[in-house]
Formats: sequence, structure tokens, C-alpha cells
Amino acid sequence: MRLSRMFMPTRKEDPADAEIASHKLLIRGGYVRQLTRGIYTFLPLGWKSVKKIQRIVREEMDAAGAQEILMPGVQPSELWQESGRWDDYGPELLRFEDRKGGEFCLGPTHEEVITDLVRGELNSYKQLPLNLYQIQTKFRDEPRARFGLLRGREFIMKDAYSFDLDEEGAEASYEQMYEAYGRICDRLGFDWSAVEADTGAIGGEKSHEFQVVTDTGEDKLVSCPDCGYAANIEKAQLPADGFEAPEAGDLESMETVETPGKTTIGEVCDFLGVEPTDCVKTLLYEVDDQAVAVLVRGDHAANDIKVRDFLRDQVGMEFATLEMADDGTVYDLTGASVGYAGPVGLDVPVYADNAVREMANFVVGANADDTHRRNVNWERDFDVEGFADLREAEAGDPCPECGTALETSRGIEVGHVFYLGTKYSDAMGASVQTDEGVDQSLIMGCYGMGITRILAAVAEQNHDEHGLIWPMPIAPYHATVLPLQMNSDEVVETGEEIYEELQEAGVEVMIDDRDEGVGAKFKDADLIGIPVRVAIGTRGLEDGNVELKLREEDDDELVPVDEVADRIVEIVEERGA
RNA sequence: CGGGACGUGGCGCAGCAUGGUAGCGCGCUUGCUUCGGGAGCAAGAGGUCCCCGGUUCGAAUCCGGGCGUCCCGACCA
Repeated sequence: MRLSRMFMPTRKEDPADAEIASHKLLIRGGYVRQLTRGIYTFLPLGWKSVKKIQRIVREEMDAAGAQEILMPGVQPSELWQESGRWDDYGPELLRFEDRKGGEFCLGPTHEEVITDLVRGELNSYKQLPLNLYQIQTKFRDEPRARFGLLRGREFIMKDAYSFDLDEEGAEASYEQMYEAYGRICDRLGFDWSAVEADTGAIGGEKSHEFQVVTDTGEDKLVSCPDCGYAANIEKAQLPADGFEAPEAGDLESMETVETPGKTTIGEVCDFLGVEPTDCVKTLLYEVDDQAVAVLVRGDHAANDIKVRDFLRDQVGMEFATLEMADDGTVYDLTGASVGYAGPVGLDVPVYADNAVREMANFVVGANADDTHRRNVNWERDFDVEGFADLREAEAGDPCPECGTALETSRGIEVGHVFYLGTKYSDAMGASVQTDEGVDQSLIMGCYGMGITRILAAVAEQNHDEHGLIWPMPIAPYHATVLPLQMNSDEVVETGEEIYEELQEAGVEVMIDDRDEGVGAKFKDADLIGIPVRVAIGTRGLEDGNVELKLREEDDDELVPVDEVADRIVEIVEERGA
């Protein structure tokens, strides 16, 4: 490709809207442009890389026995009514009507469509197992799109769906996808980790996320350096046993203290001269139209997902939404502003994290403005309906598998595999006959991978202060040829020769034949991050040399003109283009 | 949805407090020069100052109401 003809609008300055490196560089490098919030156009360079990501994903999916199809982006509400998600999915599902008043949505995921498809076409166990996938544009009306391609509203996703007759088969399908995802992450050059995860709106029985490890990731992860346990912090369990209730004799008498304007744990601790570990936070949740209180130690954070699961599975509550109570509700419940809630005398069910079980003589809010209580003790001063693991894991907590201190990191979720079970097949009546002639619901798995998010994740993990540094397999071009002085016939001709030679050798190559200064050419080459660069200048040509440089390395190398193409072919092959 | 910021040529910004008919850098066009890390000189083109309404002789600037984008949080995969 000739840069003189290429649509590659690079920018010298960072865009005002971008915050993180991948977003800034993909815009500056002319890879993408934003159309509106969370919706992007892919320019030639960006689209080339996206297609390369797709190719890798296709190869691994095909190799794992999955078959590619393409489902519609627009889906009728009837299917979503059947699965129950028309009501459950919430405002993230973009709904609209057609001219006849029929209700539709833009597909955020395709469980309903695929289940509808297979229930009509699969009749016999002999047709199983089956795994179908597609690479498709999804739309989720995210409440907060951000970070460029990392959290868009419209994005390209690969989603696969497996159908099996029994659990062993479904486990095997899950395992195959899990392995394939690992291979994809390896080929993309990621530093990655597969972690246990919550299943969220997709539902199902178990799931793993494939996380690209980077400080700018949105997800918090915990991992065990010893046994390899790794989980999203939303999911990370903590040991449930070993919490000793305090001795009755150690309890001191409760007192009320003035704490004017002290609404946070930090402020209360400074004011009263106590530690956060001596305090208990009282968190009020609205569960549909009921309220519950959750207690956690002052230095701990509640894990809303654990709270949700606990209330559903252990307490047996049924509800659609669980959220933190707003300021007004807190006032109605406690008679005080936010910051002074406490369990003593509170007229809502109180649940507590396990860590609270072994606390004694702690500090809580007094349900009155500017007031706290000290030397409060559970059971004596208020009732706890139940203790459970309700808090977020943090660094240093014991690994649930082996007890070693956990470490924390951050990640970008690029893939998620779910063992769905029969959630959708039961709801939508997708079954086959077994060899005994009885109907059996299909056991499903679904497997998502964010293609366009991967582009951003690779950029996030591979850049420096000058620009992007693509791994060879997804670089839009393998090599770029820079004739440095366009007024030198020898430079231009040598550049053209090398360019042609590389093209003939099958290298995807660009030539910067623009009438630009040498500085502009180098800067753009660094910015767009092409792995191999060959610079042709009058200086090197005096000795018959050109300069070969890898984007990921600091130094260049003088190479004789007639050897450089072979060298580049070699480099490109080595790096798995 | 709660909190905050911003909206001015293609891009990045100044101007707004104290109203007087829009400016800078980059980019773009033309010419000449230049040619090893975003070249120099000269001459140009390009703007509904987000939108609607109000105040005023006069609004980018003041007031009211919208819309949009970004950030933090909530939410979500």
C-alpha cells in the first residue's frame, strides 16, 4: 500500500476525548473514529487488524469443531419473552418497533435466536454434539460507554453456542472452548489469565473469563501465587469457617458519642481514635421495594454479587433488582443522613459478613445525625439474621483453595465462557430424543469473545510513548518502507525496488511515498506501530546499505540493499504472521 | 441515574469575569526554497462561536431551557 494513496488520518496531538493509551493511540494512528458515544468507525488500518483478529479466532474455532453461521442483528421480542429476558435484561437492551408496531431489539447476545434455530432443526441425540458460532455486531446500550473500544455500545463479538445431550458432553464442549480461548490469547500475544467469574445477565452454572492483565483494566482480579486459583473479585470466595464469636465476658457497655460531621469510616476513626477494623459499616440495600442491611467491617467492601446470591439462595428472597438505597431512603429507614446508619434499633433485617462475627465492642452509626455508638456488640445489642461471606476479597486474604495470601491485579475481559445448562433450552423447549426415545433438554454452553475489544486490549498492552507496537499476527501491515529523501532518485528507486520485492515475497508492506519530511515519516511509522521498518536514505546508500529496525527494539541495523527483503521475510515468518 | 467538567474553522485550544461583530498553534491550498526525527519563507482558503428562547442599540460573552461529549460513581460483560 502506498501511503500517498492511503486513507490514514494520523494526528499529532491527543484527542480531547480520550483518556487511556489504547484509545488515544487508535485515534491518533488513524485506526478508528468515534461516531457517537460508544460507536466507532473502523478506518483501513483498524479494519485490517480487526480482520486479522477475526481470522485467528475463526481458525481456532474451526479447529475446535465449531461451525460458523451468521444470525440477524435485529431480533423479535417474542423470543425474549419466551426466555424471560424481555423483562429481565433492562434498559441495556435497545428496543424499538417496526412500522407495524411489532417489538424488536438490537441483539446484545444471541442465546434466544440460536435456541430457536436449533429447537426447530435438532430432533435426535445423533445430531449432537453441535457447536455453532458467529462473528457479529452486537449492541448493548451501556449506561456508561468509555475507554474507546474497550467498552463500546456497538461492538463486534464472536459468540459460540454448544449443544450436548448430557453433562459429560457439555463439560467436554466447555473444556474445548476453554482450550481454544487459551490458544487464541497466546496467538494474540496477550499476557492473560483465565479466572472464575460471575455469570451475570447470561445466567448459567459456571463461567470463566479470559482476562488480559493490565493496570488500566476495568476488572479487579485475585490470584493465588501458590496453587493457581484465579477469580474475578466479584466471584472470589473467602473461607467460611474459623470465625470465633467473642467471649461474653469481654463485652463492654454500649455508649453514644457525638461525631459532628464525621460521615466516613476514615473521619470517624480519626475523630474517635480507633481503627477501621474496630468499626462496622451498615450498608442499606433496596431489594425491589424491601430494605435489608448488610454489615461489613470498616476496612472491608461489600460484594454486591455475593449479597445478591446470598439473599436469593440462602435467605430465599425473590427479587428483580438489588441496589444501594439512595439518600432519601436511608433517611427514611434510619432517621439520619447517610453516614450515620447503624444496626442498633434498625427496623430491617440485618445480615453480616463473616468477619463481623468475631468482632466485639465496635463502632457503628447511631441512626441519628452527628452521632455514633461505641462498644456495640451483635446479639447483645441487635439481632443478626445471618452471617455469610459477603465482602470483597482483597490482597492478602487467604486463597479459598489453599490458604496462601491472594494477590490482586486488574484485567480487560476479552472472553467469557459459560456453562449454561438448560436455562434456555428449558425455557424455549429445545430438546432431542435420546436413544431410549425420551425427550431430553439440550445442555448448552455459550462462549463470547470481544473482537473489537481485543484490538484495544492489544494496543493497551503493546505501546510506548511514541505509539503502538503491534505483534506481527495482528499488525495491519508487516513492514513499512520509508524512502527518506523523495528528491533523490536513488532513494526513491531503491525504496520502490524493496517494496516490490517484499510484495512479491508475500509480505504485507506499505511504502511511505508521501512528499513529507523525514521526521514526519518516522513519527507516523512509530505511531501506527508497524513491526518492521526499513529506512532508505542517501547516507546509507553511499555504502549500499539501508536501515532495518524493529518497532519493539531500540536500535536499528545497517543491511545491504540486496539482502534486506530476505531478512524481512525471515523476520515476518519467525513472528508468526 | 447521582456528582463534576467541557462544547469556538478539520484537530488542539485562547477569548467569556468587565457585552462592541472572532483569534492562536497544527492541518489544508498555491508558489519558491528545503530534504536523516512532525522543514523555512510568502500569499491564501476555511467559522450556524452546540441548539432554542430571553435581556440589550448590540450577545461567543449575561439569563433561562434543551442537546451532545468526556471524567468519577452507580450499573454491566
